Amino acid sequence: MVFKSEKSNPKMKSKEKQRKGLWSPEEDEKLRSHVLKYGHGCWSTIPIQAGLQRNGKSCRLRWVNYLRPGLKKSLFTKEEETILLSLHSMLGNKWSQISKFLPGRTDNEIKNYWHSNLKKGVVTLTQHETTRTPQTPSITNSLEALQSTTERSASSINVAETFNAQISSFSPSLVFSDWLDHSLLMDQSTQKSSFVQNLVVPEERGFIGLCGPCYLENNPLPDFVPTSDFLFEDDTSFYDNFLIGSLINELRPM
DNA sequence: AATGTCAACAACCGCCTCGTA
DNA sequence: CTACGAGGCGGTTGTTGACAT
Repeated sequence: MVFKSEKSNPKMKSKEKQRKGLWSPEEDEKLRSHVLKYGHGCWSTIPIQAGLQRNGKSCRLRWVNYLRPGLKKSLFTKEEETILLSLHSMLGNKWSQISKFLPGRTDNEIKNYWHSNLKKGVVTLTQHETTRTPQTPSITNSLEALQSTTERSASSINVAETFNAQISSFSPSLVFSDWLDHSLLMDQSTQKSSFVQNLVVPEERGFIGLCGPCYLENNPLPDFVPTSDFLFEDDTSFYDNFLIGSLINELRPM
């Protein structure tokens, strides 16, 4: 199989064996089994080790957007659409950041969905605002706690207020990770990360959490996809901390 | 049945950031 | 400080399939 771009791109001369275009099932299987078995320490070496005639970037993209465990293959739900609209109004085209709020969705998928559906204005925020529900106490408490106990910049607080206003339009329990019961959380008391298993939050309690997918190397529990977005670190984004705070407050024993 | 059009989505490209030597 | 490579991100293009004519 020879792709058009392989002929026209002079840069490809030195890498004539590299394939482009759609991935075959065989290639998918090679990449999947290799990454699941050995992880992906260095993407540039993956194609060599896995016996693929692709470049590292292509492998990474294929894994992240298609092969990675935990990805949703279903259509976007109304709730996801609402979240996407709200976040896009705040963050703009920051697809990777938006994807963190939509577990199982990739930035590429979100970007495509935006361009093919929402950009047309079929659904607008205004429409959704008519269905706003009262803000959940947990979210309010989390935000207040966060604001009072941390030294946030003024701009961050403003962003928080905006986000707080926007998030009140969400229905309860709409952002819930499929794999939350196996999520990697940072223990606030010890400041050490630990796997939290078997956490079950009844849907009727309703909360908004964050669980962006992140495949960890040396995963101690290989049958699920943990997340690194719960880490409380200085460089963690405000949104992360805000939502993590909400999440952990909800998960604390009553 | 053949062809054209369009939407959805997969994948590529170029640029940027960050870590490292 | 600089150069370089790897990874990540967002914009864009290419491919495919469904539907209309």
